[in-house]
Amino acid sequence: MLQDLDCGKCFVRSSTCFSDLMPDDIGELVEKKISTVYKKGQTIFYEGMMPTGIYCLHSGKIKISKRGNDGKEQIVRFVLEGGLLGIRSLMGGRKYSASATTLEESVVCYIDQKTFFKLTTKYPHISQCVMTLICALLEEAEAKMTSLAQKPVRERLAEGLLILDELFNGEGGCKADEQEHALSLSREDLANLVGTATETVIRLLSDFKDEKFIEIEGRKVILLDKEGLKKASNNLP
Amino acid sequence: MLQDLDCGKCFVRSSTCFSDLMPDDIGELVEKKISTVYKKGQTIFYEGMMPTGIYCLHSGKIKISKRGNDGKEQIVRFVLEGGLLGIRSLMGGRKYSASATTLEESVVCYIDQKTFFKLTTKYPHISQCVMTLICALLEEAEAKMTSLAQKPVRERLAEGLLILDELFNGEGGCKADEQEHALSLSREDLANLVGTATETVIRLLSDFKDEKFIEIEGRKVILLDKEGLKKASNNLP
DNA sequence: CTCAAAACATGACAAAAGTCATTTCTTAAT
DNA sequence: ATTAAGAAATGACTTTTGTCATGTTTTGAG
Repeated sequence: MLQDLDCGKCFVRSSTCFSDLMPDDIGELVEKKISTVYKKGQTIFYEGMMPTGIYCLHSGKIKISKRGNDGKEQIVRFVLEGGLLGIRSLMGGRKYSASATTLEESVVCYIDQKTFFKLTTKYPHISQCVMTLICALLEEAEAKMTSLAQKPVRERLAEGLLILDELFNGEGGCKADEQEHALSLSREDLANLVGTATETVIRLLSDFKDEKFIEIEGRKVILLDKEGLKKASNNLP
Repeated sequence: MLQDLDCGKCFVRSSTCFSDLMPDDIGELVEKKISTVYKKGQTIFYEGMMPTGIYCLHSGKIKISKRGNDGKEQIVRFVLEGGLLGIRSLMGGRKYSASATTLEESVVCYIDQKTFFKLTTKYPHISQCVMTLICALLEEAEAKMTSLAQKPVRERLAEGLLILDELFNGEGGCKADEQEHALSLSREDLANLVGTATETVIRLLSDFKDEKFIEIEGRKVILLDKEGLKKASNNLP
């Protein structure tokens, strides 16, 4: 548990729904928030638990995933630096319908619901901002439903690689690490994202390699030809 | 276009986010809302259009569907009496990402955004209510993603039949018509809901018939053994 | 540095689901 | 009532994808 994170100076906060708070409220946030470091692979909350607050991701990357009836994992989305975790469940007043697991070491700030709702009451723009976030998630979810229902695995994988690249290396991401366009999810995570078997992902990745769309370096997948992938994903234009 | 719908007496309104309005505001609603009758198969709004207000379904049934990149339809959800159409897009400030089409003759009330936002500003509980609705939709969408990604078609179809039955004949629905548990979506709509080919739906339905889970009467599908279907859908318990 | 565990890779095969062609049945309009 | 158009049904066949078995490489703990 970390004690020394100062929300007032927190660069992440300023880019979230919690920007534009008055000093007093920031003070309360500093006091009330509980910051925790999670190692890679640790789970922040589990599907089925009742939320008691929300989590804000200070640094790191997180996957949100559900378990299907046979226990198979389905990755539903990712959360990056500055993202909120568990708002959907808290706002909807329902149990978590998915779990949150770190993909790398992450620092997460917990804000209990009382403190959070006090803020949303005082600052309507927070509710507005959260609403916009959730609307965007729903739109994405519906797009993904359509993909899963209609596209063959090859197209979904190409699409998934591009989305991951955009997410992890694009605008918001930390391009700093100079890894060009490298992704390092396990093949299994990739399969659970795209909705297929691990072996199928492996085979298709090596097809993509043969077609010079990507390069494979151990676990890492490096995108060489995004245009090619885009064609392979069958996404116009 | 209908002129004579009185929101004050509207039974549907009282069960929506618009319950508990003060008389003056109901008066404004009556004045501003535009009610229209749509025949079966007509489209209320199209994917890609910019919303200018919201629609409230006074009576009838509506499907919300997207088109995949190859133009194939994917049904994303249904809206029943009392449901709102197009809030997600309006609240998110984005173009419609899906179209709304009537499954039977329907009466729809249009409320322009100015009037709507005036209400949400005055009555925070409306925003709260809408937020809860959207959170529920997101939860459902994520569950459906998981289904589509992991379940074989047979299980998805069984699940789909049960969901439709619950939706159309269950609690909220108009059981009045005494059709026991009859569904009358076309096989094609069923396929577009479940994410498969029409022929596959037809074959599986006749399997279900052989297994005595359902009865088929022309277009209509009548559920005989919901427990059996539940097992076939592989949904515990 | 070594070694075991985990992740990755590949082949062979089976099962699931899609496509296309054709026939039969409904439905709605005349 | 008649009939043409649209749904539904069915069969034959192909393609896609999953599963299982097995070998190889990577990775992290000690």
